[in-house]
Amino acid sequence: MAKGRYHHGDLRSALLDAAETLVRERGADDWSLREASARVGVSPSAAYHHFASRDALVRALSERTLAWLGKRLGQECERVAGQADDPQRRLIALGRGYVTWALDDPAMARLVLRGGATGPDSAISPHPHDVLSAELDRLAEAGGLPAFTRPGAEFVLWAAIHGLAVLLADGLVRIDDAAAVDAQTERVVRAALNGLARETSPAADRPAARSAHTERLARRATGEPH
Amino acid sequence: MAKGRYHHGDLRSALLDAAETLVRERGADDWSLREASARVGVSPSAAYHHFASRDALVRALSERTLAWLGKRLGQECERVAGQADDPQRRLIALGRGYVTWALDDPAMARLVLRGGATGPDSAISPHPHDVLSAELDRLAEAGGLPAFTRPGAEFVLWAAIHGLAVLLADGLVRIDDAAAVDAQTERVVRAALNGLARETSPAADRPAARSAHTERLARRATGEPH
DNA sequence: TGTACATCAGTGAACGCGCGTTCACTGATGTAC
DNA sequence: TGTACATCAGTGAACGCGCGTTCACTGATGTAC
Repeated sequence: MAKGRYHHGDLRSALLDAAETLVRERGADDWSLREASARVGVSPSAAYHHFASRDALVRALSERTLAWLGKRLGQECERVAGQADDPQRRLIALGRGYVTWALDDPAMARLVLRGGATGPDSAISPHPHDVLSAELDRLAEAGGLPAFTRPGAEFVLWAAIHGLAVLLADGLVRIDDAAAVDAQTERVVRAALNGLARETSPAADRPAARSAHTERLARRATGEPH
Repeated sequence: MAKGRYHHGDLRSALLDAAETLVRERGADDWSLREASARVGVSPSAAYHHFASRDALVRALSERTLAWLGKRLGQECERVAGQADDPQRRLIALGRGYVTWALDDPAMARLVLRGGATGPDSAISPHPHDVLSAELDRLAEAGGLPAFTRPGAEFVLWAAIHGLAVLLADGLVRIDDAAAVDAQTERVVRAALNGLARETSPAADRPAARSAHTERLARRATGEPH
């Protein structure tokens, strides 16, 4: 791993790192594959041994980040598992993880949450959407949510959390200190969960909404192309 | 207003229209000022008599669209005003207007909702955020929301609606038919409102969140610069 | 242990491209008298 | 009503730029014998 060698060692990761830094410095789109290569100290064409196109590099970065986020959200839930007399606590922690990430790393959040950046065969694991669904299952099993309200509930909660996250990341809403962000997140999550718990009839026989990630998994399972 | 004349008549609007079409055809960012000029049948430099830069054109388009959306949301609320035995109906209509717009015109929604695209002295009227706030005021006055939960409630509801809208516009969530979109929107709005109505203590003495639009108005009122 | 050789992961020059913006200009418009 | 002239809103050529991607190449690595 000495310097100045002809072969880099792990150029793929290095390019992803450089791209990530550029996204933070200049925004989700305002950088080039050439710049990322230059940062790593490599010619632009070298990148093409690792990524088919600039777009593929962006997609790979997006997938890496989504997987990282999924892992972190799971950890945030676990961290509050001890003092969890309140069954909603884990989901509040999840929401907090999502929102604070978007606020701390807004350019990357824009890149990732804008969507469409993940390929059909991406294996993001654990996917944030799955982590959220699992937590809602847990809440429902613990009796914190009527069973008939469970189907599709993840889209209600996801919308609320995602909305707050992107409103903050995009600067449409500003909240000054971190404590107030946490308070606002908790308010949003609690309102969504309590609102769901108050529902009087099932939304529909079949859930009508599907996440792009779930669809990909389903397609892979049935062996469908594309 | 004959064709072939040297002076265009309303080049400014024509450029905004062309840009809007390009956004729809090719995505929020994948078009140039030169293309918009060419569509209108005018040289690229002509645009600079109406916009200081490409960025200014984007900003103007964004502002025009936000004002249009604000107006439409207000109309949607009025449309259901007659049959409004349920005081939440107006806000459900508002949410439906927001979400269906984002789904029907996703590229424009991405351009506009991404934020940062409105200048400091923009006069967007009526601003969607103001329409939402007014509707919540109305609901609170009608007793549909405990008074102490009203401060900051717009950010809870906005997060939920905005979240669903951008999840759909960005393709992170898919819902096939329009009726299911409406049902999902209604579920999200009801959950948020019922969750808010169930709150037991005020969130804080002072609202911690502020929208960028509200901040601009406040700055203008106090005569602060920038 | 040494050599031949396939494979891998780089180089560097070149491609064609369209972009945003500036500049000196000119044709059209409208107002003052 | 006619003319002079300032202003407005266009033209078209040119600027410098950096981009994504391709291509023929070569240096380094590792495996087989």
